[in-house]
Amino acid sequence: MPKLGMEPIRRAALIDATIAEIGHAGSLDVTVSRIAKRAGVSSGLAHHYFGGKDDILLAAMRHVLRVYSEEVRSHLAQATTPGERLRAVVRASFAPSNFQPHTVSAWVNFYLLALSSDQAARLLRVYRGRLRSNLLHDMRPTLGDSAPAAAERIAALIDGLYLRHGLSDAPDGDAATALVLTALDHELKVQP
Amino acid sequence: MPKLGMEPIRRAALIDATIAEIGHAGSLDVTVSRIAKRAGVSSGLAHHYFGGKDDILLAAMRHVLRVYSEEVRSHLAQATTPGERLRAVVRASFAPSNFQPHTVSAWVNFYLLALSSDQAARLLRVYRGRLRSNLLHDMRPTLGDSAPAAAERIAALIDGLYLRHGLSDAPDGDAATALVLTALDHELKVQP
Amino acid sequence: MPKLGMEPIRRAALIDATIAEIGHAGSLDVTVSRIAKRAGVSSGLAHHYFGGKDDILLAAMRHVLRVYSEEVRSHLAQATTPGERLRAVVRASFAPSNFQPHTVSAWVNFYLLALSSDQAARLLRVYRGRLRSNLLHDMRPTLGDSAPAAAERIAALIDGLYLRHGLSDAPDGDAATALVLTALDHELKVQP
Amino acid sequence: MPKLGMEPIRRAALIDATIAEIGHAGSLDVTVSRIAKRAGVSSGLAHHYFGGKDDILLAAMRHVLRVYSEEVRSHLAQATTPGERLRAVVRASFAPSNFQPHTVSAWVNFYLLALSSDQAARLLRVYRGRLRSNLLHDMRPTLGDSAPAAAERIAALIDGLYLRHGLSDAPDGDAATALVLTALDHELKVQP
DNA sequence: AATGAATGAGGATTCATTCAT
DNA sequence: GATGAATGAATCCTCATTCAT
Repeated sequence: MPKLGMEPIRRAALIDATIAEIGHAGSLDVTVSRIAKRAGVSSGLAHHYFGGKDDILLAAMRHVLRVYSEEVRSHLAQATTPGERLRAVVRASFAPSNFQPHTVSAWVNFYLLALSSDQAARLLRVYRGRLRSNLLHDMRPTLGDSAPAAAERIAALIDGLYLRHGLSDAPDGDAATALVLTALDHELKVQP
Repeated sequence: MPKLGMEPIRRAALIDATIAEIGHAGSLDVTVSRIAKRAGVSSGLAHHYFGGKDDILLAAMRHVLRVYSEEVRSHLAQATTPGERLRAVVRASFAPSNFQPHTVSAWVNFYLLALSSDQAARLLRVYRGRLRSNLLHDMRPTLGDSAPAAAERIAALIDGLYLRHGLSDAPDGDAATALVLTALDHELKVQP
Repeated sequence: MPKLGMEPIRRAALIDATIAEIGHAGSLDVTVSRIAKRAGVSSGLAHHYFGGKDDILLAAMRHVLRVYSEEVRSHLAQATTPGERLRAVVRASFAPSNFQPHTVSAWVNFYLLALSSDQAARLLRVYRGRLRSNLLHDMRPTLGDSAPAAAERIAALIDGLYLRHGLSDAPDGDAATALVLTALDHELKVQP
Repeated sequence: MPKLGMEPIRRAALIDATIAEIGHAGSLDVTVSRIAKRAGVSSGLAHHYFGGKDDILLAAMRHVLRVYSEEVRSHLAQATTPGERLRAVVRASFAPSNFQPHTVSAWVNFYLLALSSDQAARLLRVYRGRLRSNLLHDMRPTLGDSAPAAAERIAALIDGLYLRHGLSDAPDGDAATALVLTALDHELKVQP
């Protein structure tokens, strides 16, 4: 029973299903059929809307990135000083909307996907660029030339915590946040 | 051209080929045939020696872990003070034997494999436990109760750098080492 | 050329093809591809509808059994006295619908399959139980306590004739029927 | 450690192992490797002695037939009258040496093999011919022209009991013998 | 819009067979 | 005589993708 205006609903359902399936499988070895079934549609429809499996995956990656960006933006909106802004970025990174097992699993898998997919690599570069520029922008005033290295450390620490904590059964966003905030303190206090 | 005592040679060749293929593909979507071909044998032989694809993958993971362990051990052998030991562990982590694109790619893929394979999860746990205990052992004297969190940060930073730098075309082990050593300084100097 | 409601048609075609292939090969060493090709579909479709080779085989066995059962039922419908009923069961066993080379070959192969497949064993048990109870029910009035042994003999004779005559190029159902009817006479006349 | 005069020992061991494996698997889907392993030799040796898998199978079939023949011969040696001879043949058919689960399973499988192997068909024909002529020879004096049909019935009954009883976990040769002897009585008493 | 039918390529795995030693 | 190394063909099965309806 085809209906009008179903497209955005179907796309969203399929993207959610994709992330859920990846989270469930722990890998990108996910079949279009399973994704479609979880979304409550036929596999044919998934192709109809997205074109192919790769496009579904990319769309899901884009979605994860968008949610993350929005989280960062909304956190940043309430920050005023550089220090607050930095902490906002960190907190956003481990906010519940991102730091759920399924999402993290999908996210890490997309990280790897970037090794074999140009489009995924491009998306990943955008994420990295944004995180880096966010950190850098607010570290430069305090740290000057040592800001890039410090930003790199914080960024890597965040990614590392995704890898280490995000993949566990019950990731603790607050604990992860605390770890990074402490590292941030170190970076900002211990100036060269 | 059957010869005697080929088993260890074949196994080593197949494991190397596995890592190379994973590195090349950037994922675990690697066929046994390709691995075998790269190792210069038939796919049947790969099964003969390992039993199945999963076993090949696990054997490769075990190999990566073993190489890493040996690198750490050999670095630790030349260290005396706790600080030297900590730096040794860090340096070992980014030593050329581990920090090659292929190896890092394989390593990160194994990290993910642990999400869907119990055996891989077990191996990963061993790695994590060892790294953690190495760091902890030499941080405790200086940091006391805040050692665990500090160790966690350093470990996550290392993993994050694997993810961020190791997957690039030409990973720079020295740069990564420098980043962690600085973080280590922060941790050790800025005591609570 | 996808159409709707093809499932029952495909299933039937695949089951027929399975029996024909088994008959042709004389063994269960039949590939799914050949079955599918004979049925005019791809091998993928065979899996799609049945799940796997074993399921195809079992479905074919079930089909053979069902055809047999229906033959017996339709023969029994026209019988009134115990003697007529017994003869009806015998005649049904060698009716053309069952006693065709392909079918008999498949049947005997299924007999053996029961040695290695629990599900096949279960199906076989049903067949045996039914044949036995049919014979027993109509022998008991005449033979009393010696009915079970007599029924066993008739049942074994039927199976033996399947083995001996059914596997020949041109099985003669009438001859086989005559042999069993004579044995039946012996059983019923020569009472203890 | 090659030794001299091992051939007959190896051949016998391999044939025994073949029958055991077929009995165990319940089908001819038995690998040469398993047969060889059970016989305590390498798979290469099995080929060396027999040429190929088919030859191993046929050798095993021949062996089963030979054992059966010898059993019949030895039973016949002690019989004098036609009736005794007939009973001797029946008893031989269910003697422990033939009527063991493994052997019966192999035997029935060989029966089927005859459908796809000319050589197996030839061997089977020999068995049938011998059984038939044994029965016929001693029935003709009593039954005259109806001897062939009677012999056919007894032979089919024997085969049917192989199929029905021989494949069960604990075949009861005595029970099977009793069933056939009773049928034999019927045949001989109830003359036309 | 949506489905289910259908395909076919690709991959893991098994195994008979061969051969150097 | 005997082994184990090695191959490659064969087979089951999965799955992305296409298409008529």
